[in-house]
Amino acid sequence: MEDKNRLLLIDGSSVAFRAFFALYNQLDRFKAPNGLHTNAIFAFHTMLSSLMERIQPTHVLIAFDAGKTTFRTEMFADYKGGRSKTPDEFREQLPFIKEMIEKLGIRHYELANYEADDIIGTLDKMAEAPDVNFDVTIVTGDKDMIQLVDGNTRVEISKKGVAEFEEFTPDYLLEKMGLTPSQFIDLKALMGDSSDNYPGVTKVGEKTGLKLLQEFGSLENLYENVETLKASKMKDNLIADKEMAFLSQQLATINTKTPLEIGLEDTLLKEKNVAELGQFYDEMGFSQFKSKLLTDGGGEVTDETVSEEIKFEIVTDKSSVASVNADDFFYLETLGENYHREQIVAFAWGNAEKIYVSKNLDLLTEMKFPENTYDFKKNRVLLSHLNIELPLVKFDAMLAKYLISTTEDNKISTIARLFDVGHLATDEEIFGKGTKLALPDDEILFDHLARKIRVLARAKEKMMAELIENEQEHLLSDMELPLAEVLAKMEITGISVSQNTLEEIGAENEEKLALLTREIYELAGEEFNINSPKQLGVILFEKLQLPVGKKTKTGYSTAVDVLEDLAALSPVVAKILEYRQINKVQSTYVKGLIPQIADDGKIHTRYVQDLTQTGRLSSVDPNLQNIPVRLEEGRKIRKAFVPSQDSLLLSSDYSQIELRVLAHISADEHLIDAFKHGADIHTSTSMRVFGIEKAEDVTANDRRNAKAVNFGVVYGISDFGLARNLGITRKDAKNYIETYFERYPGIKTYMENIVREARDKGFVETMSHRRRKIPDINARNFNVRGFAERTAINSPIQGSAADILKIAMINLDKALTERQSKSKLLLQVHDEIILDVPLEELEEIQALVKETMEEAIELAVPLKVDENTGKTWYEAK
DNA sequence: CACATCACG
DNA sequence: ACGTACGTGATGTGG
Repeated sequence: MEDKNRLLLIDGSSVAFRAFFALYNQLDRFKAPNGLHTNAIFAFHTMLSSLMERIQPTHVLIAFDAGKTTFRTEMFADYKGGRSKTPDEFREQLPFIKEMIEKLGIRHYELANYEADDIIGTLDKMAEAPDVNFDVTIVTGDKDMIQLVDGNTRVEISKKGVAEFEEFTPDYLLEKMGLTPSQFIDLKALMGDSSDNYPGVTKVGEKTGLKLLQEFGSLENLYENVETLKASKMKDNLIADKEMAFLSQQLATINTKTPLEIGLEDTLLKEKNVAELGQFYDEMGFSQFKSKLLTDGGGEVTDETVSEEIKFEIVTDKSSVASVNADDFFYLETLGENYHREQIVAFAWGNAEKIYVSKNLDLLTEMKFPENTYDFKKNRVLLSHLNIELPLVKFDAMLAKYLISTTEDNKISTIARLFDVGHLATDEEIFGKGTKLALPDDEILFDHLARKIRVLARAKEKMMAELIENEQEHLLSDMELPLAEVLAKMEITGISVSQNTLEEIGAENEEKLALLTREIYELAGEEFNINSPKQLGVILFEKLQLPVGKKTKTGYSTAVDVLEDLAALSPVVAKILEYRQINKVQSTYVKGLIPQIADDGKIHTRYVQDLTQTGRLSSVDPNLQNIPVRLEEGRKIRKAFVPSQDSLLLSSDYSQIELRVLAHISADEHLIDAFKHGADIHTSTSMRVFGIEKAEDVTANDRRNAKAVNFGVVYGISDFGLARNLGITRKDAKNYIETYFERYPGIKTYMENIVREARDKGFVETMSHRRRKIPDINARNFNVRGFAERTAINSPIQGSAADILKIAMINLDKALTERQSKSKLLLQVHDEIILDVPLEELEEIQALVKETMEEAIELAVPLKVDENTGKTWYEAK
């Protein structure tokens, strides 16, 4: 099995075309020094490398179309007619793609009168001969080749960008479309192909075609039995277009007997020509490919041409640490991610010219820390373990990069690339990952650290310039940086969790699960893994024959909403739902949390401050922002979260903060009025939208519907989404939305304006100038564009709400410090903060928290905070 | 390592 | 015609 030959066949013409469009928006950025466009060459190279890496083929052939006329144009003159001219920018790149392929040691081939498909189909058949029996992967940009899939052959179709492919196997084809590979040809015969410009049968599209094939199996059988169809327009069309259907069938069929001048032996992968390839990359201006080529063992070229030299001083004693320049950067390295449990393995400081590195942690005690760093919060926590209190810095490159753009990650290697300050290896390249994570030799470690310092030092001014340009300097200095300090404090404090309580809940759950498991096996008539959606699907939809509702990409969906619809049909379904619920609590919150309790009896989460697209925080390792609350079964977990001795937990949350923010930024007078009058907002919406005069006349159902509409508004409403959520028709949902916009015209205007703004500027902003890029806002694909529009609507709302809570936390921390209060911030859950408050301070602090939160910012509507206290988190709600 | 599922705001 | 509500993280399965 291991030494089996693997053949990779690529439709060079269509993949190159896809590559061209994958980086079409970067057309101007990808230019060779001589002015040649290189976006397609670059993307093709990237696609090819990742395919080679993933598939590890022994044999490769890239086929190209030879010219406009083929045996198909002889059969049908209009074949591929009416296509718009291929762009010049693309055509000029094709010869270079072929040249590059040769230098990579890969064979390419084209043959007059035949298309790339035919070359590939023929080689595929050759490779399936019993005496050779290759595994074949075909990569292409369009669907025509799906007909070739079989046990030995899978077809991957480029979907998006340079890395996403949809993989077709016989099973997948059957799953997705209900077709065999040969039926796929017949489907195209019936529906035609608009891009290849043959028509098939009039008025028959994919839906009808699929239906007919499901009924008759094949085109031939359909026409043998065409008279049995009941009289209809479709029947008339089928009969009238019979000839075209069979011609289309011939056009769609790939010729697997093409008279090739090459054989399988010619596709054997050869060594790449490093010297010529290096020269080619230079000509194209592909410096990254060049350096990768050389580092991957290219041969004779020395390191100097690859990367810049760097000098640094290894410090072992305390002589130089007390006089560090304030303008320098410093950086602490750890091996793992969880800095609560990690040790500092090395550190570095300096500027773009002079850099120092060390492994001697004793030096840190004497160190005068400079004012620039990367990930202040991590550094603060790490140093706190050495009893060093790191003063707040003035600049944090990680946070700065996050504010400038959330589209990419904020690693230093990414900063190096984006701000064009030289190449930096990723941490993964230096330290490995997973089980292979390890420290390299000091030489490599220090070199890497020194390079990080240099990148940071060089990028700082560019980043500052961009922050100023974006009006974001305050966002860094007055929001994210002070917040980092507050979050560090919260993480270090941690929250006490009673292991006993968790274990008691766990024991109860185990009993319930054991009983439910027995009952489920009994009702199902056999034992199976209830946790496997695949096995569960077989039991429910095959053995018990329950009606199939939704499907997922891999099989039957067994998600809650599907199962709830089935509960009435079989008693086992309710038991499965109950099992799922308890098992979730047990695995994630009992078994998951217990090992997270540290020796101090507390859980110390980490807040990720540079991740979300909107400005929210996230919480990891463990996530304390998704502790169950909605269902009683899970809510009990909160009984394990407790305050310190003689304290209570105080939970303070903003009421309807997102709708209040929406009222403010949209300036809709009716929504503002409602909040000013302290109305129940869903009742108020209900009255306006459904035309109800008196609040008493709003039924629970009216309010529920209005609540769903309000949610929808915040998310960037669509009739489809609202209909699905409320279980009403799309038409009714559409009506609701129209009425809503009539009654709240300011909201409608906001939505139109923000989408236009996203189109004009390419990004949207929160009240504090936090930005989110919306690159897909002009996408031609309806879905992609729709998603981008909803994002444009939602992000300023969710993001401004996040900004407000961040401000409140900073102000509150300051107020607590000034009062020398013993109360402590413990957790943040998006619109809520949880504090540990000593009993004697309760009254004072409760008032302080409420006031600080409500006055964090002045909006056109009041902010409202609800508070609860308790001896556990369960009670404080 | 991708996917499905389900926990939160 | 297209087929989704916005933002997250952890777990278990199965290739």
